[in-house]
Amino acid sequence: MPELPEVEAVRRMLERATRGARIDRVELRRPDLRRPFPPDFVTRLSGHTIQSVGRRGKYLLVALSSGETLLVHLGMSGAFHAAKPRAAHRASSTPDPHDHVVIVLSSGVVVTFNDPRRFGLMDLIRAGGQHEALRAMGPEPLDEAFDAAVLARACAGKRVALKVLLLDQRIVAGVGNIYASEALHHAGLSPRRRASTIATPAGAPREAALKLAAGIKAVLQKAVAANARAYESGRFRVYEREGEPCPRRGCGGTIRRITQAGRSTYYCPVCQK
DNA sequence: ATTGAGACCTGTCGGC
DNA sequence: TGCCGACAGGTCTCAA
Repeated sequence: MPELPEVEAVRRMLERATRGARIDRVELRRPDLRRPFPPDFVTRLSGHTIQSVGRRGKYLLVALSSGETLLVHLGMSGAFHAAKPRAAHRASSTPDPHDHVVIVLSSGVVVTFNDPRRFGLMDLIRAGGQHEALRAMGPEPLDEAFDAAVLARACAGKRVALKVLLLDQRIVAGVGNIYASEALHHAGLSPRRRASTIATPAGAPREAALKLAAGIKAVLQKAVAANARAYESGRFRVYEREGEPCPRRGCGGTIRRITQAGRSTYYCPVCQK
């Protein structure tokens, strides 16, 4: 469940399920995900209380009473489940081979991290420390600090296609393959257009930068408000809608799929310029 | 400095 | 039925 709205939905669920509880037991069922778990991972989690669950881009940040922070990335297929199992249920269910981490809390809640593809990541950040993965990360798209001026400055002089640019987490945090296509459709901008064309050479925003910043905010805001349920129900405007009519009123175009930087892009060639 | 291709890993789906 | 390739919401690294 990987883009900003999905990660935010996981954050809310985890915060509700775990906040204030102590970590009583941690079970690692394999030594690594995308990378090995850090040394003493289990020891550094055990016995500490979960104070809050935050998010930065697509990363979850679990603040512990020890002062350390558990950093989690869901990759492509990572998911958390939190439940208070009945003993009988626990004993009878066959273990899922992709349940890689099981955390038992003092409240009786059991948090399970499941990740078939293992592109996920878990690491620990020392008290007062900064994690390498977050160092160069761009602004949060839903913060006020992110606007057309910031976006235009980041685009000035860049020859990359807008769609590819939006996937760069240093430009803006949390946008992935689905919402990049959705935001560009909302903005009426072609995914193939060079990033530099939405800014003046000096880096000031042109009209297109205003539309794109607004498009990013609009599609993410809407998905966050819907608790990211769009993916299951396929309620996207262009994503995975190749061959269907463009949803823009009066457009009449047909959604196309192209490949950019090895990933699928969906757009309407008629209304996205 | 950018940009593209390939790698990482498993599951699913459509075509033959 | 099974086999095969294409594809999937994300990064990384390496080479041109």
